[in-house]
Amino acid sequence: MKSKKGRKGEESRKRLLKAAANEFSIRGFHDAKVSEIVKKAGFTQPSFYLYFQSKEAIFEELITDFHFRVRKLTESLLLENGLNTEDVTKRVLSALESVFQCLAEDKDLTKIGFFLNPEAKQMKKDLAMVLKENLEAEQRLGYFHSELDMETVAECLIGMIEHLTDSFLLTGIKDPASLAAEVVNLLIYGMLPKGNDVR
Amino acid sequence: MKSKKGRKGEESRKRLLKAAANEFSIRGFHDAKVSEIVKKAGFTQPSFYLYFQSKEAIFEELITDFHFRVRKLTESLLLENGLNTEDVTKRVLSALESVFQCLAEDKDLTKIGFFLNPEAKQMKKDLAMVLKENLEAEQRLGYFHSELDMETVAECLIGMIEHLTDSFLLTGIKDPASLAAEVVNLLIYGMLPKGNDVR
Amino acid sequence: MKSKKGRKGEESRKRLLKAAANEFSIRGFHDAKVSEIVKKAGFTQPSFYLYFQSKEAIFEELITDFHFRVRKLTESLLLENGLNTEDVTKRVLSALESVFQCLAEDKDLTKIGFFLNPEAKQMKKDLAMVLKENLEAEQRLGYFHSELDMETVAECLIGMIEHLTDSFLLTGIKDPASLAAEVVNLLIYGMLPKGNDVR
Amino acid sequence: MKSKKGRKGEESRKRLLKAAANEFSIRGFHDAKVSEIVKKAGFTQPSFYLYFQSKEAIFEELITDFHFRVRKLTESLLLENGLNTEDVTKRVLSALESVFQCLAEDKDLTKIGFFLNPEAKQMKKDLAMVLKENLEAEQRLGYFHSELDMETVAECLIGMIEHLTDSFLLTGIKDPASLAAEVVNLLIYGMLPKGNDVR
DNA sequence: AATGAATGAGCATTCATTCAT
DNA sequence: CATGAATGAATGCTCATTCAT
Repeated sequence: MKSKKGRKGEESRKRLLKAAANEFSIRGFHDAKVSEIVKKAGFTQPSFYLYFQSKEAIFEELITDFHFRVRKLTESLLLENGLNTEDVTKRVLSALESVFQCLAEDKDLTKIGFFLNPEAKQMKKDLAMVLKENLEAEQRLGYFHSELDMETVAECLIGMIEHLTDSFLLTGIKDPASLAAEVVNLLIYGMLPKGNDVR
Repeated sequence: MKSKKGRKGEESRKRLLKAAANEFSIRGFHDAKVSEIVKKAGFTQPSFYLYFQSKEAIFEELITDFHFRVRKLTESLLLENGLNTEDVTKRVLSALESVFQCLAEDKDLTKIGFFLNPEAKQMKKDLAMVLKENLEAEQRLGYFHSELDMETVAECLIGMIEHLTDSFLLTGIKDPASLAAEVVNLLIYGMLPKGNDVR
Repeated sequence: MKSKKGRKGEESRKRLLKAAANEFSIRGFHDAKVSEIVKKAGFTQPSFYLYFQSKEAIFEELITDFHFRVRKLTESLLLENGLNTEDVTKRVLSALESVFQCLAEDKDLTKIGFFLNPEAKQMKKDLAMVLKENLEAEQRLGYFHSELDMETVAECLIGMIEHLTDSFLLTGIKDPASLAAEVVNLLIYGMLPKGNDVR
Repeated sequence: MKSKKGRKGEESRKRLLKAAANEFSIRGFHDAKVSEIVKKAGFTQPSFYLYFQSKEAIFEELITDFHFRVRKLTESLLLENGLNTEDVTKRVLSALESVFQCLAEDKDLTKIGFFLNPEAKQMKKDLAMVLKENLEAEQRLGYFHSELDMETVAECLIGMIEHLTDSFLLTGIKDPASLAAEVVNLLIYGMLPKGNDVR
C-alpha cells in the first residue's frame, strides 16, 4: 500500500500477485487462503499485508490488471477498424485472433478476470459493444447481411469466445489461431451448403 | 436421514431445496450460508440436518435434479432426430428452443447446475456430444457443408447457449423462442451476403 | 443477540457477562481476551458469539448496565431531595452513603463503568449535576454558605468519591458508611478550628 | 542502545519521546501504535528501536520523567513547610497551586503519569503522604481542627486534585490559580454558614 | 418433526520487533 | 544514523455441524 520504493519490494509484490493469481484461479476467491498464497510466494503471512490491504484488495488488483489488458485489446480492435478493408474474412479472423491471444497471455489472470469475477459481465458487455460497432461498420460497407442484428451477433461471439477459451484455450488444447479460424469458418459461411442457400 | 415417510417431512424437504437453490444461485456455494437457507425456509439449523447430511449434500442433490432435467432434454433431442427431416432449419430451431426452454424452466437450478457447478463442464460436453451427433447425421444427409467440423460447431453452440442463457434468459430479457431464432439466423445463413459467397 | 427464549440460554448469557466484567476489570478492555472470558464462564469461543456480537458489544452492555445503576441512584438522590429537611448534615451523609453503596454493589462493574470506560466523564458530569442541584436547593434554604459555587463543590465531591472509591471502596479497605462520614466531616465543617473562623 | 553521543541522536530521541507522550495520552498504552509514534516523529519503525528497547520501555521512561517532576514538587512542598507560618490559608493555597502548576506543565505527561499509568496509585499515595505530614504539622500548631484525620483529608485532596486536573486543567478550562482557590475556599471554611457552626 | 444450546476447526488480520544493509 | 523488508505470535470471529430434548 505505501508504495515502498525498493526494487526488492516491487519484486516481492509481483511474486505475491503471481501466487495469488494462481491460487485464485485454482480455488476461487473463497477457497483461496492467504496462507497458501504466501507459502507459494515464499513468505510468511504478515508480509502479505505489507503489500496488500486485504485478500479482497489483491483480488481487485488482479481484476484491475486484467481490465487494463482488455482495455488495450479493445483499443487495438478499434484501431484495426480503420485500416485495410480488402478482405473481411481476414479482418474478422485477425480480430478474433487478437482476442484469443489476449486471453491466452496470462491464463490465471483470464480465469480470474473473465470467469471468476462477478463483475466480468460488464467487461464482456463492453467488449461486445466494440465488436458490434466494428461489425456494423463493415455491415454498412456491404460486407455482411443487412438484416443481421449485429448486437446479437456480438453477443453470440462473446459466448463462443468465452466457452472456447474456457474449454480449449486455458486448458492448452487449442491455440488462438486455430480457435479464431474455427469460429470464422462457422460464422462467415454459415452452415448451409452452397446450393441450399435460398434466401 | 433419508426416507422419512411423513407427508409433512417431504414438504419441509422441498422447502429447504427451494430455499437452498435460491440462496446458492444468488451467492454461490461458499457465500450461501446454511443459516440463511434455513431462515428462508422457516426452519432452525438442526432441521436442515434432519433432511440433508451437509451443505455439500443438498448442493449435490440440486445438481442431480438439474442433471435429470438435462438428461431428459438430451433424450428428447435424440428422439427428435429420427423424425421428420424435411426442413433442417426448422429442426435446428426446434432443438435450440427445447434447450432454452429446458434452461428457463427453473432459473435457480440452471444457475447452479450450468454455471456454479464446477462439474458442469462434463454436462456441457455431453450436451455438445448429442448436438454434434445430430448435426453430423444431418450433415451426412447433405443438409450442411461437408467440411464443417461438427464438434467445433457443437462447442460453439454450447458457448452461445451458455452466454445467451446467462445474459438474457435468466435475466428475463429474452425468451427461449427468440433466442433460438437469433442463433439459427446467424448460424444457418452465416454472415456473408449472398453474392459474396465465393467458396 | 437473537433473544433466545430458554432459561438456560439466559443463564449462560449472565455467566458470560459476569466473567467478562471480571476480566475487563482486571485487565482493561484490550488485554481482556475473549478466550479468557469464555474459559472463565466455562464455554468455548463460539458460544460467546451466540450471545454477543463482539467483544465491544459485551463491553458496552456492561457499561449500559452500570449506566442503569447510576441512573437509579440519581433518581433516588432527586427523590430524597423533597423529603425531610431537618438536618442537612444527615441529608448529605445519607446521599453520599447512597452513592458509595451503589458503587460498592458490583465492584467489577464499577471499575469498568466508572474508571475504564472512556465515556464515563459524561456520567460523572450528570452525577455532578444532580449533586449540584440538591446542594443549591439546600443552599437557598440557608443551610450552606451563600458564596459557595455549588458546581465547583459538586465537582470536588465527584473527585473525592472517585478517588475514595478506587482506593478504599473497591479494595475493600473501607465501607460506604465510613467513607461517607469522612467526607461529610471534612466538607461540612471545613478544616479551620472554631475560633479561627474569621469570615 | 543507550548513551549514543551524537547531538543529533539525542534530538531524535527527544522527538520520539514527545511523539510517544502525545500518542499515549490520546490513545492510551495499547491503542498507541509504535507505527504511529514513529510516523509522528518522522522516522521509520526500526529507528525507534535504536533509541528504546520496546514500547514498554519508552512508556516507562515517560513515567520516570513524570516521577521526577512529582518528586521535585514533593520536595518543594516539604521545604515550604518550614517557612512562614503566619497564614494557613495562604500556605495551603500556595501548596495547591504548586501542585496544579506542576500538573499543568506538560499535559501529555500528566495524562500518562497521573491517569494512564497503573502504578500511579503509589505516586498518589506518596503525594498524599507529604500533604498529610504538612497538614498534621499545621494541625499540631493549632491551625486546623484537632479531630480531623489528616490522612483522610489528604486522600480527599488527592481526589479533588485528580478530578479537577482531568476535567479542567488538562482541558484548559481553568488555570492552576483558580483551581487552587476553589479547593481552598471549600475546604478551609467548610460548607456550613457561620452561625450554624454548632460543634 | 423440530429446536435451543453448544462446539471444532479454521482464517484473516494486526502489531511489536528484528535483520541486513 | 537510518531504513526497506520480513516475521512470530496472537486474537477476534465465522460457519457447518452436533447433542440433548
